[in-house]
Amino acid sequence: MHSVLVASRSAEQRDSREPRRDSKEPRNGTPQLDAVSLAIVQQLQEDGRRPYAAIGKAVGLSEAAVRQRVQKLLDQGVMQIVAVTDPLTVGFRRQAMLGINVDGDLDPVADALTAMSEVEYIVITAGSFDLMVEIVCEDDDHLLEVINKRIRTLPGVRSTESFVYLKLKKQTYMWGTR
Amino acid sequence: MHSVLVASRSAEQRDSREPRRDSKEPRNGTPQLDAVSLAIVQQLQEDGRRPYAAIGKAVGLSEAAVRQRVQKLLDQGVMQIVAVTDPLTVGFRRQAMLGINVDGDLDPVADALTAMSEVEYIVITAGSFDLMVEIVCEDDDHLLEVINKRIRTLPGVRSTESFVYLKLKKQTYMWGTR
DNA sequence: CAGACTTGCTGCGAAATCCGCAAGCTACGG
DNA sequence: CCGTAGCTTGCGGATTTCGCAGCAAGTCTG
Repeated sequence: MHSVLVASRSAEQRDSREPRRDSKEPRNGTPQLDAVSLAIVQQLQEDGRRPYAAIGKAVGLSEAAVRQRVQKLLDQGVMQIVAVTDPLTVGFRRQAMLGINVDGDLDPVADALTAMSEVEYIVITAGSFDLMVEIVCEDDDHLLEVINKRIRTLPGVRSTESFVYLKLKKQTYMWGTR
Repeated sequence: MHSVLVASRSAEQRDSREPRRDSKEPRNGTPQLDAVSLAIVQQLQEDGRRPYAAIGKAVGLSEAAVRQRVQKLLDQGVMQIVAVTDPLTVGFRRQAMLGINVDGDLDPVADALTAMSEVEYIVITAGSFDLMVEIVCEDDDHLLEVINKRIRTLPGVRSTESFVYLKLKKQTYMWGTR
């Protein structure tokens, strides 16, 4: 196993040299992940508290190197290590998905939504909605206020459609492991 | 400080005694969280790797007590501590939200979806969709196969509508902290 | 109402982990 | 040929994790 890891490591190292500025940076600010960082993320998707030494053993890197990489991934905002829950089980709360249609540029609307603490999730989509956003609220009044008073009044918002959550059936972050 | 903690502890202890079997268990299997566990979750929403001692200081509990609580929350499935990313930045991948309408009982369909590794998120909603599911795929072919061959052919699925992700604009887990 | 049981917390060592740092190596680019 | 970037190894010291014993309070039971 070790020889395999060493062999692959040298290959990965070439990759990990990392497109500093030129080649295939996908025009976002987001640098492509090499295979090793990907493996690290996968480890942490299984257990966000896994010790660096264990991760290092799994991906073929030293403890210190893993530590550096994890820190960089965190700093770059590529990943975050957090506790996730089902808000509905945690308390008296209302949660909903909102489909939004916008006139003109999406960004101002998206930025305004980003600033709202009740909005946990914003994605720009191709489909019959321009934006889909997930909202977490204290109760019905709060939800109504956010949707009706704060979102539907944003300049550029043409229409919205609400999907109130009844029950969360699945929630994973395991795209890496399959 | 210590006296304050002791005082608050006794109060919390009353709460934390916990509806063992009788009162207001909300008919799910999910026990209500007391204020202390809630505070612990909030700490871990800010940083999933925060040490138990630091959390204990913040919520007024000993390190060992925090450890036990966290372990229980994990075991009960109330929360998970994981790395989360934007799959789209991580590589050549396609991601989509799917609105689904179902004939009859939702559960069989939801269970079948749960078994699919490409499905990361399933929620039952009140609205013009019965189910909303989030899908993470390798590429367009993979996405098409999952939607067209695996989901739309499920017995009970009447119709689906797809929202392919173009860009993730926000993703947080901070409902606790505001 | 005493006794057995359970639950949750504390305190405490021992083991493991984290963290910063230094020195050396290699690949790469200017 | 030098500078940079990233990795490794190695190292202590500070911190954290972990398991366990003990204890207080509440519950159950006869």
